[in-house]
Amino acid sequence: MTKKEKGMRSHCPVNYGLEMFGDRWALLILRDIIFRGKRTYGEFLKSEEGFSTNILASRLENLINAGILQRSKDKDDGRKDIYSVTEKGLDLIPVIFEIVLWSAKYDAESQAKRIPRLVELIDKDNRSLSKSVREKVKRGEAIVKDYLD
Amino acid sequence: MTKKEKGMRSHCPVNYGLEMFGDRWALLILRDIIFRGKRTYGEFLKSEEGFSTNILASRLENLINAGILQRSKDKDDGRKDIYSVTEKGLDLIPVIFEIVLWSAKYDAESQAKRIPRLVELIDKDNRSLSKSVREKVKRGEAIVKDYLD
DNA sequence: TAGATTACTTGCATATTGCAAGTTAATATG
DNA sequence: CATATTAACTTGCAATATGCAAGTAATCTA
Repeated sequence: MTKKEKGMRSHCPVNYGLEMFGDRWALLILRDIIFRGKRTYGEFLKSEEGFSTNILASRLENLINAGILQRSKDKDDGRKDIYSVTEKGLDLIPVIFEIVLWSAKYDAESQAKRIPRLVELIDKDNRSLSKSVREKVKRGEAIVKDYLD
Repeated sequence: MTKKEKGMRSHCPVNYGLEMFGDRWALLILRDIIFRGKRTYGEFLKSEEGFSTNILASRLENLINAGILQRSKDKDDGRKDIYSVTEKGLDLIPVIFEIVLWSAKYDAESQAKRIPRLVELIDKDNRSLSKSVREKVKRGEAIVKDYLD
């Protein structure tokens, strides 16, 4: 039984999600990987929201313990670790997309305005878009750049 | 400019969502209203995850400031306040449903197992289900009971 | 082999959380 | 009408989490 499971408040499905990624940082790491193709600690650190080094380290650990991320060594540079998304993590793409859609609707200054075609596709068919995005992420491709107008 | 907007880390749509409801409590309040038809402070307090009174009060305030909930007086009992979901809050139903779907898949002990028909409907067509659930929530109906087998 | 670079860890001040108890206003009871 | 309950908080305080700056170990680079 993992640390998370021991402290689980309930097995309500909403709560389970909150226990796994319900904080102000975890989904930003997934965003960085999925939308922007980032894969190393140093790349995450550069995110505009400004991770503290200790917070980033703890969140990476949490996500690995949750089975959402996995860590491996960079073959070409032994100093680097590569973080990638597991199948369980890839299944969060539809969740993230729904959040994007909601924010695009309600944040007047949303950066989502830079990717109107992507927002439109999410709105039309989140599931099938998620499926194709999943394959791109598996290949290590960033997806935002494909939709910048 | 609200407190939240002043402290906004970025206008990335993923981040905007996290700023609004990215903690371990906010979505539980929405769950209580949407799935269980709760509407008062005292009802939220009884949730199995165990809100502290101060945390519940602060989260209700945050959600009102975020435009997701609204507060009104109970006509029949002047001691009670009624919390209800705004249109902006109702638009979070698809987000919550995707979380439910993900948790149903990965939490072996998920309570989602008690509502397999609902999970199936989310999987088939989140959007159209969300639309009909939205109307039920507006009428103050709880939805979980409809799907308990 | 001296200097970067990467991925952390550590220390410490501040902020947030969680638990218990107290407060205020409205309603129910005798 | 006086008293007890109830509802929705607020307050105090200890414990935990966060944020910033600095430090460290392993690996590359010149």
